[in-house]
Amino acid sequence: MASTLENLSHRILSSYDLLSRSERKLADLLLEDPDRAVLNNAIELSSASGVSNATTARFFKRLGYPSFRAAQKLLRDRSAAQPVATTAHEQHSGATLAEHLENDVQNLVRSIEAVRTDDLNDAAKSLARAEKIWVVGFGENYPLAHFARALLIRIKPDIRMIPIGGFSVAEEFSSISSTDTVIALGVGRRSRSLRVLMRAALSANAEVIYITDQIARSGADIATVTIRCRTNAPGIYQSFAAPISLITFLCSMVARRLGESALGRMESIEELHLTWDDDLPGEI
Amino acid sequence: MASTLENLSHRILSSYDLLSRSERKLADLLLEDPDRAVLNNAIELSSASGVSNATTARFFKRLGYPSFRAAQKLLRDRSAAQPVATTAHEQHSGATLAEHLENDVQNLVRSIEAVRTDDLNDAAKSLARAEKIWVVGFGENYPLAHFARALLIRIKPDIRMIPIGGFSVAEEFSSISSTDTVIALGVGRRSRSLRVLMRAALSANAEVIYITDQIARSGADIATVTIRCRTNAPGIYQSFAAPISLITFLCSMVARRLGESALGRMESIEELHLTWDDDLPGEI
DNA sequence: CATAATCTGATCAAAAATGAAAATCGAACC
DNA sequence: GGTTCGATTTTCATTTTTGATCAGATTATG
Repeated sequence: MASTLENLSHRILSSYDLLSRSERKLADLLLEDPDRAVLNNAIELSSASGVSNATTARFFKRLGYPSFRAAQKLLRDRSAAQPVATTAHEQHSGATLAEHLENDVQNLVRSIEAVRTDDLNDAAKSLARAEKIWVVGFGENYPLAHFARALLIRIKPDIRMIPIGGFSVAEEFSSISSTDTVIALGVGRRSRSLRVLMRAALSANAEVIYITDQIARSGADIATVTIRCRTNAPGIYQSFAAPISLITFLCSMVARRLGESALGRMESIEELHLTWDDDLPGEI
Repeated sequence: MASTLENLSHRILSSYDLLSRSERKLADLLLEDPDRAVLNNAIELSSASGVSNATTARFFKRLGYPSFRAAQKLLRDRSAAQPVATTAHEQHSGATLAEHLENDVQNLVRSIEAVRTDDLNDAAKSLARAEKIWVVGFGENYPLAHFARALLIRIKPDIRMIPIGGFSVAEEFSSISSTDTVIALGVGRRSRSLRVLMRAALSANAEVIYITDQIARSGADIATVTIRCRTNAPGIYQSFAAPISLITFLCSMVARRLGESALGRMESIEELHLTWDDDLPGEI
């Protein structure tokens, strides 16, 4: 029913296969940054995506709008009425793929805009020189912790996870020392245990890198470095795209710092994989 | 430097944006099933992808091969000498934060552009009605599997992970039945175990949802539904933003299908959390 | 209300893409 | 070696896409 009311991203996605090459350039630009459609004028859109003015006009027509101007008007009206609808009943009725995409792109962009490169550098430095790294994540943060550990273990030898099944948190963690660094994952629900561990780490003079969402407070009493991610999502789940992306970037900074030693480690892991003959390149 | 040595899928991906519409049809066909490039002749490729003969010839030229025939010969030779481990050395140049962001946004957008809504629907339907769900991910895919399971367990009661520490894969998996659905995570390195499990699942008449990258083949013999994610990244790690995002979306589709029962489950989980008093909303 | 900027819609020419068909190639067979 | 046949490559005409331009309509701005 709402076919005329559909989002711009919707329309683009649903007719993506029909688009020609230059139209795809526009499509990609607008999917990556939907705001442009209302913030920029036709000329800016054209030059930003490297197509001619005429193509931009034709593009919006092909998407089913009467004209670019009409499209812009529609979109402006829509974006005014948007936030209301999204919060009300849309909440658990679920978003479309296009909305999901738009949302996650925003999370990524906003998160990374907001992060201070200095913080990342400090974090990377700390991780690179740490003797042991502790990755801590309870509840919904556990998968995130798992992910971070999987990245780090490829470039450093001693990465410990908390909590780890069957072992006592306290006893494991008691061996933390001032040469260690803790990555504390605190997105969404922040457990008391997390706070306790962060405190304990700090008072053992270890460094703490706290990865959290925007609602958490920060400060030197909480963590050495705090990195915030945006995790807004329309559905019942939080969006983990931004934390995942930032963690990956952080880890690759660490790898870069480690240089040769990280590479060596990765290569020997690669060799082990090949030895076990457990992979089938390209095929399945 | 090794750009001429890359395999077909790599070539296709690296010039994907330059391809015209019909060329993309070919590209998609070959990405889904790279074997066709050596098993089929030009005429078959053309008709399978619905383009003319001439276009197929030009397509291989545009990819940098001297001709279709030459390409086929190269690919045949290559497939014997395939195990040329993914050039792990030239890559560690390291990107800036901005480049990283740009890259991940692209991965996200392009992945979602390419995904077929029908596939997602089928996958969600299958997951919603499954009696048990098996989440399978080896190696680098293990964290991804972990993540998927964490989402699903909040809306359905019986989600099993493979591999799970300390238990025999075979014995665990033997209880799979035709009312089950498997989520197979095969991004990057695809292990033999994964393939074996997918086969076993299919032959037990369970449904298999295969989440992989663009370089994998697909088809009914491999999986019931295949969902491809773009995972390009400049550094030493793959980008998991797109798979994470798609998995999240898929799970929220499932939740939507389950409706009341999923909500009920989430609420009782919430209550349990509160009972344990292990969370500190907003503060830490 | 006047002016400037922007958009529309049309038209044209150049460039690119495409399919049909002709020319060429290459291997199998005599 | 020569021939034949099927597959590939190239050619060529057609269609589609693209960008450029321009006159008139619309909208923003002072």
